[in-house]
Amino acid sequence: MTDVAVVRLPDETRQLEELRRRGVPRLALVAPHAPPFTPVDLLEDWVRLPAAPADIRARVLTLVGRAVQDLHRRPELSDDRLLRYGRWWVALPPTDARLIAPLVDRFGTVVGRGELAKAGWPDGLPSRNSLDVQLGRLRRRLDGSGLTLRTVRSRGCVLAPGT
Amino acid sequence: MTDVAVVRLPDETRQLEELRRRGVPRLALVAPHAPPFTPVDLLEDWVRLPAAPADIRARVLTLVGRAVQDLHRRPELSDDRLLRYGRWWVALPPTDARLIAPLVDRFGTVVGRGELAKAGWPDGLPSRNSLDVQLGRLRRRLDGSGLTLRTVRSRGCVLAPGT
DNA sequence: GCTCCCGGTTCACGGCCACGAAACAGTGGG
DNA sequence: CCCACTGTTTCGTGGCCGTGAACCGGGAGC
Repeated sequence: MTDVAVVRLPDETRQLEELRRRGVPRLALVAPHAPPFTPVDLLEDWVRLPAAPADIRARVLTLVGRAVQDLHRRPELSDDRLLRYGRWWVALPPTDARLIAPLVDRFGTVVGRGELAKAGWPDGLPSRNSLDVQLGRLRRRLDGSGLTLRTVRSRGCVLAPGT
Repeated sequence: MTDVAVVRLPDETRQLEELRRRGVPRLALVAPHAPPFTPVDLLEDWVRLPAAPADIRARVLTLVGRAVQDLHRRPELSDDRLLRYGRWWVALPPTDARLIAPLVDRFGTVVGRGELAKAGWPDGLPSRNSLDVQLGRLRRRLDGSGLTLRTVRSRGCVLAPGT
């Protein structure tokens, strides 16, 4: 699991540098009279002491969120039809798995309906509407995953991060 | 120049939402007894009151830094009508996509109305004000993107960073 | 000053069509 | 048998786009 390091400044400046070097998400607790802090990257935040535990926790959670977002780079589909995205996963039925394969493959870009149909039903679409229906079901299976299946009208679909 | 909005919470929650919608960098000053805050994006930060002016200034500067980094991005339009700008994106309908192409192409400079009409409707404008109407719709689709479509009276339009 | 027009913006309406949801039936595997 | 999966139909909805009209600020001209 993702963890956030907490350091006290200016006492633990050396540790802070080490954490930066290793790319660990980190929160600096800055002493009352020390000068304000300037984060060097997005995995770094700070808070002025004294601070309420709840405030510190909130900032830690924000950093965790950013770090997790980083981890959530691309979904992947294993050959046993498990779709994983970060810590989330589902087992997909055969059709959905075939259907989503090209979308995972070209994550973030548009895949045409024709190609989707070809992928989902290698030997011909059973009916005019079945692609839409199946896409709807797939969409529902992605609920809560952090992935969205969006349609680009008259072009196709995009699988992208977002709710 | 880039500016950071400062709002007080929980009093100015409505203003905060407006700023979020417009993609303006914003710092929330959270009242002593209010619950901790959770930023929704990277152009948002917060600080617990009471806070030293120097601390507030430091956070504002951090936000300015992030916003400025954002400024030298360029939007790009893929041939499947996905318009991307940083990590933001939309799927544009056909007319809007044709219309915005020259604007993306000459990002930050004026494109004449004639040329826009030509781009959007290769075989003749359908009606007197359809260009304006379509520009209006396009403008709305860019809401929250960090891009603005500005008109330069009697000259044309500019697509530029900003709200 | 006043008016009028020009360039631009916004609204509401309606037609078209792509897409989406619900509901139901058939099928096959555990 | 039961349940998940899939095919099929029907119907609704919402996006896209053209159109007309109202509106609005700023000049140009009187």
